[in-house]
Amino acid sequence: MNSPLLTGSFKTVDRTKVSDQISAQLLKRIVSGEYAPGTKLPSEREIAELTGVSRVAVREAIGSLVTRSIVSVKQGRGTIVNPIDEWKTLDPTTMLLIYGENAILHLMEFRMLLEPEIAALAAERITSEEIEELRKISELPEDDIINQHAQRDTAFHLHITRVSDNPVLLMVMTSVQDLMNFNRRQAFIVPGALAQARYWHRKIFEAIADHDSQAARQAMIAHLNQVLDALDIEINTRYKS
Amino acid sequence: MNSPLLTGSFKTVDRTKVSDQISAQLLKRIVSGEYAPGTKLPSEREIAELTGVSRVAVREAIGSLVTRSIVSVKQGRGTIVNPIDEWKTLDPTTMLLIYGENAILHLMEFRMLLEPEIAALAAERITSEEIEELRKISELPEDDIINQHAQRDTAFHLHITRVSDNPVLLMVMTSVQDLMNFNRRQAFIVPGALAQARYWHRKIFEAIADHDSQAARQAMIAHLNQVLDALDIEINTRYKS
DNA sequence: TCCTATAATTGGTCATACCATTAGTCCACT
DNA sequence: AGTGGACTAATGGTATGACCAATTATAGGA
Repeated sequence: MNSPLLTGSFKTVDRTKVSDQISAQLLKRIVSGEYAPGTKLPSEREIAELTGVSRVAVREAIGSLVTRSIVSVKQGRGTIVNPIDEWKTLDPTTMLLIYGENAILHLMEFRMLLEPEIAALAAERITSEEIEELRKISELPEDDIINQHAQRDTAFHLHITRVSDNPVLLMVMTSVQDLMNFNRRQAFIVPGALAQARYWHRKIFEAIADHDSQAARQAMIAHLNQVLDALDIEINTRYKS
Repeated sequence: MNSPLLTGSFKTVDRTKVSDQISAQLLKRIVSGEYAPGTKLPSEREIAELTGVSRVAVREAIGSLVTRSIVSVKQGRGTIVNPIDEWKTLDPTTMLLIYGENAILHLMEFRMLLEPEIAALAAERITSEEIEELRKISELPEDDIINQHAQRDTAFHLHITRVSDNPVLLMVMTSVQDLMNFNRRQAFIVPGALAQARYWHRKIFEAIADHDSQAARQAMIAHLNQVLDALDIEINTRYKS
């Protein structure tokens, strides 16, 4: 290989921030058990030397972990890893690192508990203007592409949450949808899943627009069950092949 | 005043990190509308000069906001404030800054939706060993102090969540409990609230130990309604005085 | 008028120095 | 033996100043 410029074997330049890379690496080692909860991380100066970056970058990396309650830092003492119970983060990378494939199943269970109630609340509280907005969002084009549909599905669920008029719900669901998106595309690959989603989105919208909270709840349950089925099929298929 | 050491007017030394102070100040200005969503923050160098701290401290402060999706940073362009919808944080300070007294009410509504279902799940899944652990935690001493009781209440609710065996639920509830603790103490000041909490904790425990998910759900609903009443009374009383 | 080369702005990283807190060590004094 | 205090080492917190990298603004030329 004498001339990479001619062979076409370009390499994508890594534009990720150094501190993010260090942060990810630390998190990985923490999850893997190399730095178990309760134990100390190496000192900032040490990590800097080991990774070949400046102490500033290391500090930024650790700072990100602190904000998510993954570690605690104390001057003069060091950095210690918190028990997973105390971690406060729903960010996809972390969840997938810890729970792998199960993260999605746990997440779906969570949605099954909460989203039907959100739909019911939305049915009670939606205003006439919001009904029109929701109508637009809930209409899924017949010829929708899978990628686009994933986006529309996110928007639909988030908008319902917005209508329910509770910022706590919205913040939680926003985080949750981020994690969902990691698998949403796959779920819709299953034949017929897209058509069914179309159907249930319309049902949910109609129930909410009618201020029929019970119907909204039921429709949401059915919709989520359908998504869950699609996910199951997808996961099983993947493991077979 | 010649000798502070003799007058007794000690001042608590401020051990807050500079970067945290800057972070808090920025957040305050953002929430107040001085830096509205969509607009740009001053440059790092500018903020450093305005606040009289080093650029390092400013960067750490902004980094904390980035981790919570409150702002987005891009090299060469600057730091822009994200729409509140996209913020991913349930940390008490932020929530109270944005929603004030309402934060607690929104939070209670959230709990009313989720916790009964968590209790039901716990009833289905609890193991014999976990029953014993939960029993210990659910026993509230007759002569419990309000402060201690607040802690026990947190522990009780979190332990039920732990038993439900879903990490997503646990992470969400952990974040939420932090916010609750800001008002838990006050809720238990209401006469009789403590005794009622004792009663319902026992009821909830018994239902879960019996694997009776429907009873667990109902008991949790009753318990949360009782807490809500206490909070209402507390808030009304405070506003009258 | 439009495009381009250049400069200015702004965040990203680094090296280094020094301050502040904590924990451990050792020793003198009781 | 034990108590207290001074000293030291380790570690995080802050500050400077410099330079790199991406973006935007600007001036100049076709």
